[in-house]
Amino acid sequence: MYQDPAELSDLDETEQITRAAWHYYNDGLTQNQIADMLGVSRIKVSRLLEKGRQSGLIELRINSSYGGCLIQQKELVEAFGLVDARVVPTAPDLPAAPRIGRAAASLLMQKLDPNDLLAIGWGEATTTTLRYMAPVFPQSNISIVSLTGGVSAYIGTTGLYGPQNNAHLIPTPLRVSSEDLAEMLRVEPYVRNVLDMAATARFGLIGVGAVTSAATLVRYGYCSAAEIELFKRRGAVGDVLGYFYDADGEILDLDLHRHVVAVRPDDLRKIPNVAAAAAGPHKIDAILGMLRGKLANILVTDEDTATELLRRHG
Amino acid sequence: MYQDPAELSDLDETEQITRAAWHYYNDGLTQNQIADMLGVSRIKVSRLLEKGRQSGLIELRINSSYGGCLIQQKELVEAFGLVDARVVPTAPDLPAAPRIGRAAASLLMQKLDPNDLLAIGWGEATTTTLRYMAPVFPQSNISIVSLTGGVSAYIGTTGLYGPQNNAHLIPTPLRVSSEDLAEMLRVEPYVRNVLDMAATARFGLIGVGAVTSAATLVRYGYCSAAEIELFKRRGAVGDVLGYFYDADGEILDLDLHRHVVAVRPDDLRKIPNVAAAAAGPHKIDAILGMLRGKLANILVTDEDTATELLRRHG
DNA sequence: GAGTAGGCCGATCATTTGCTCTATCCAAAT
DNA sequence: ATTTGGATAGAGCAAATGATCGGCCTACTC
Repeated sequence: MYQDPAELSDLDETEQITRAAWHYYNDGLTQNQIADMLGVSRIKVSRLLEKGRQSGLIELRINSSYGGCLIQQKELVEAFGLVDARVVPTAPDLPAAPRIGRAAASLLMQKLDPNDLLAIGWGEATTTTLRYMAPVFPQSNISIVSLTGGVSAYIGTTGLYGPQNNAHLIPTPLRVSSEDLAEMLRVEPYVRNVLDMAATARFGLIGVGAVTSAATLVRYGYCSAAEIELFKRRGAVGDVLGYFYDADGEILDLDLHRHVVAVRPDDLRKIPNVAAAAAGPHKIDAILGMLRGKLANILVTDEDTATELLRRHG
Repeated sequence: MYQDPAELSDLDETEQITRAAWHYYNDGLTQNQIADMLGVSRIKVSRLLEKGRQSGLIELRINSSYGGCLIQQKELVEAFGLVDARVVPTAPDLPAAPRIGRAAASLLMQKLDPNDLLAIGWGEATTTTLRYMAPVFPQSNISIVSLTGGVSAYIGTTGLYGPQNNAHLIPTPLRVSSEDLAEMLRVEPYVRNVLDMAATARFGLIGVGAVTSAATLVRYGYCSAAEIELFKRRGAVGDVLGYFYDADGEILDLDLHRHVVAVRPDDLRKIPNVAAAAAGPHKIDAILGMLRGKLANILVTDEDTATELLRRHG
């Protein structure tokens, strides 16, 4: 039985959220009843639950075939020789990134063991995935390591602060102005070290970029719209970690690639489980190329995208 | 050959539940919006969600340390040399069995791999655990095997029907009237076969019986209240699979044990992961003895019980 | 030391949700 | 063909929930 309610309200917030979530979702109690048990106001319970859902502490898991009920998952695995796949139902009016981010987070949390190392790349879906996973890292002692430079900029916003989470980031921009500088940075001991570490991770998480002037790469100022146009003419259909490839997944020979500080595609392929999170009609070509180039072997996407991928491939 | 319509509509419903659950819990849509998307009535969505939660298809997982936030889990693991532990918050007015059943189901679903074999014992908590896991079995192709006779009687009520779920049950009562008959049954090829299979499972799930005249063993008519009284005088504090043990976990030398058709304690200990689900003040002694006798190495219990176990042990 | 910004808390109220009761439909037995 | 039982869907309603707002406290700034 619960002791003095006052004492309980002093407890860690995570603890409170956990208790509230248990009583709410597993016991089916009302927020009022929980409020009484925990010695807080009803509205507080409502907010605790909201926070738990937002932060990813409370996760919904669907226990059906392969963990999501859509047949397409199996089809994707078979068609592209993947290790696993997740397909979320399409909801036309909702932004795709947070939705597949959640699915990717769920998949990774299921697969990662304590003390594992997770290598992360670039992109919106990657960022949201990390946000949902953030509360789990410190507790299961999972470390993350970046696959590219330029990650530090946005990682701060995801709730992964400082070294207590064992985050090893490459402390360079994603792209630098000269080939020489890029090479100097790559052989700089600390950078070298992180790059090597990334290549030895057991799990990776990457986004897939489309070749559009609206791409995240452009929005963040790493590429100009003119360059994108040029790459497109050279046959580029998408990029992974800043490396552009054609429809067959062959990495193009671009100047840009010599200016990038990131794990090379060949090393990325050495990571045994690489999950790519991407969805949307404008990414179809990019995803197809990525899959053909075997840059990832786990795909997290949405229903419409999966349908289209299978149609094009078949 | 044509499809089984029941199976088809089942799949259909699973799909609907999955979609509804995604939109509801992950996308934060209202039931009305989901109803419009799926083309069903709002109330139908409400019922789909309810069904999903009830059946265990929708699981709310709490992602904090070890999957439940209580420090006691770690303390239990350390104090008793366990592999893992789950502690659920106590709710004085709610029956304990379904609550720890849910937690045990969550734990097992996390640990079991596809094609695994799960050996199950006796008891209320075991039953509810199985009910929550039922929808997962066919899809991840997990087989179950019983550790004792007398299981068939109640297994039918949990939704695990027939052989399509790879359920291998010992087709005998738990207890028979003579030593000879018990021995004959044990060496009967099919029974022998199931007993051997159970002993080779990678995971086990058992309940822990208290030595009370209100015990499940008595309620189901396997023991008389008088026998219980006798066992108690002989030093019994609890039972596992129908075998009674004393406070140190030593199996007693009772006539009853020679009349029981069940995997023997020594073989139970050979299963690398045995989860025991039990809670309540009247079970403290039984659980303590069970832990000391190393009959299980994973414990699922509630907060009050954990506190008391640690206090008594420390 | 005063001001101010920001976050936390609680009250009110519209919305959402699920419970209950009734009507309907399908299926099986006669 | 009819009846009957059980399951399923829908309407109305009470309860539960969460969004919005104003107040309070804290902490930081000047």
